Amino acid sequence: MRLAKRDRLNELGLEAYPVSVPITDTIPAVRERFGGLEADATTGVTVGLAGRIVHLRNTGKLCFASLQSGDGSRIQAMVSLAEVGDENLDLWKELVDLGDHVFVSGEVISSRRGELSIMVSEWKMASKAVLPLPNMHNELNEETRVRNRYLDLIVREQARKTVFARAKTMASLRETFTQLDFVEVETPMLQVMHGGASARPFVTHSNAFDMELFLRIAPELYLKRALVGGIERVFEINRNFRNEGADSTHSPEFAMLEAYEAYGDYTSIAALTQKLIQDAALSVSGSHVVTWADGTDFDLGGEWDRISMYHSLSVAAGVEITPATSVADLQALADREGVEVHLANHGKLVEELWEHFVKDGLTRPTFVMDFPIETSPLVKEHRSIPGVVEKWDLYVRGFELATGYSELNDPVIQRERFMQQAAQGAKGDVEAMRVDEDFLKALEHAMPPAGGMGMGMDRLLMAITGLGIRETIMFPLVK
RNA sequence: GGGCCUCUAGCUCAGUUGGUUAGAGCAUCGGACUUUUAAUCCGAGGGUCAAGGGUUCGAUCCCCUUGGGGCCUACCA
Repeated sequence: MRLAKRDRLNELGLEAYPVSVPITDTIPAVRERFGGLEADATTGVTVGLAGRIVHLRNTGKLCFASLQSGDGSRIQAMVSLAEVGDENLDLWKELVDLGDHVFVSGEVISSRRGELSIMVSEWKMASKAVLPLPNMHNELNEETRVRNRYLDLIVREQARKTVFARAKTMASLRETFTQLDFVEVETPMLQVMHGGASARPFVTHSNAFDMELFLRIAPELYLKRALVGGIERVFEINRNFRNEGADSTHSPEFAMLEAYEAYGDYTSIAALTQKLIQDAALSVSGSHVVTWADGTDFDLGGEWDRISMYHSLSVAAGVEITPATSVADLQALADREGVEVHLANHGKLVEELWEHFVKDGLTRPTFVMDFPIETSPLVKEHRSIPGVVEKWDLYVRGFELATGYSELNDPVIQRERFMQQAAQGAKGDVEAMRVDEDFLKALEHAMPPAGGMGMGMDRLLMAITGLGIRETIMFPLVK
């Protein structure tokens, strides 16, 4: 029947979907300018505004409507018989529904109850909604929200805030990088060989080349090629794809930031990461203390803690664990704790045990330093501690937010590491890396020493907003 | 992948211990109302109770299969 109203508008020559309407102002601008108006005041100022109708109260000779603009701000329109006349008032009551975009022009006033309003002298349909708005007084359930995000955005303040927080975060990251002379690049998403992380890829097929292609799991190996080529401060913010499970902290496609700094190392890149995140927090909330959706304040400020993986594990487990601890001893401990490790080696056992004992306690931002060598095939060995690599993971809210390396640039060692990975792959590890000859060739041309880091953008938003990953992604994958 | 729960009107939800016309609020339609704020008042319409199959005199309700969703668990960021 709303379709009938669309037709009726067109019949009357009123246009249900005009190309444009003559707005002179925006709702937030008018609110800003006249926000302090006393009740029952007039201004003598005429404006033309458009917005979506989110409340409608049609009474006899004076009708009220709340118009909402894209930022969620609202203003009331009053359509009175005295101002618009019989015919126009009747058309308003006949043809305007909740959810429509309408244009109104008239004087800015405040109602007797003090509500900032437009006393309409002229109105026009801006765009007719033929489907009804959902109930504004109950939260949409999660499935409806995710499947119809546009409705969620109209109805729920937090959904809008999240979109804007994300945009501000992205802009802030780019600004910080620009200040520090980093260059943004875009590297391939469709790759002949996937690499740069341990994950199962999505596989696709090129008709033109009749070959298997992979959606990238990480941009790392291309950004390192850029380093070889002399792009010495380089970053990329783009999507990665991993063919793995989805839950509150994992999505099959997710936005990733990677940055590389020639002549830096994992310490300098940790400092950079802290600055990037703190600047983003400042941009979103005006302070290093952010407020999560549930109302808790979370402090991202100050110098973040740095703990050693082996030391923190030893303390929590109550036994000394070092890079020299045998697989048998680690396995015994894992068995005792009920920690199952698939295709166990020293590195995997240490990481799993660390997650079991330490991870959940890390709410405050914490750099976990110095990882076992087996699980980190792209990282340089520690300058002074044998059996360990110069890698940190940044934990916030109990999840891994970012990771940073002193990047491995010795092509001979890199080849050995790839060979070890290939051996793991042969044993059935579906996430093991492949030997990437083209990348090795680039390394043989000498990559400068560098620090590098990768950070999940969706997770950064989770840290800033306190939400789950499906809320930080506007349109997450749904079946 | 495994386990548990769930799917009822446009939206959010009740409900039916298996029984004939399945309810509420908001939304919709008709009527009244010139200061309303989830306006109010009077009246009305709206459902393949996720889909398919089974048990039964009778299924929205019980059982099975399939699909969607959620939570926990495993793997990964």
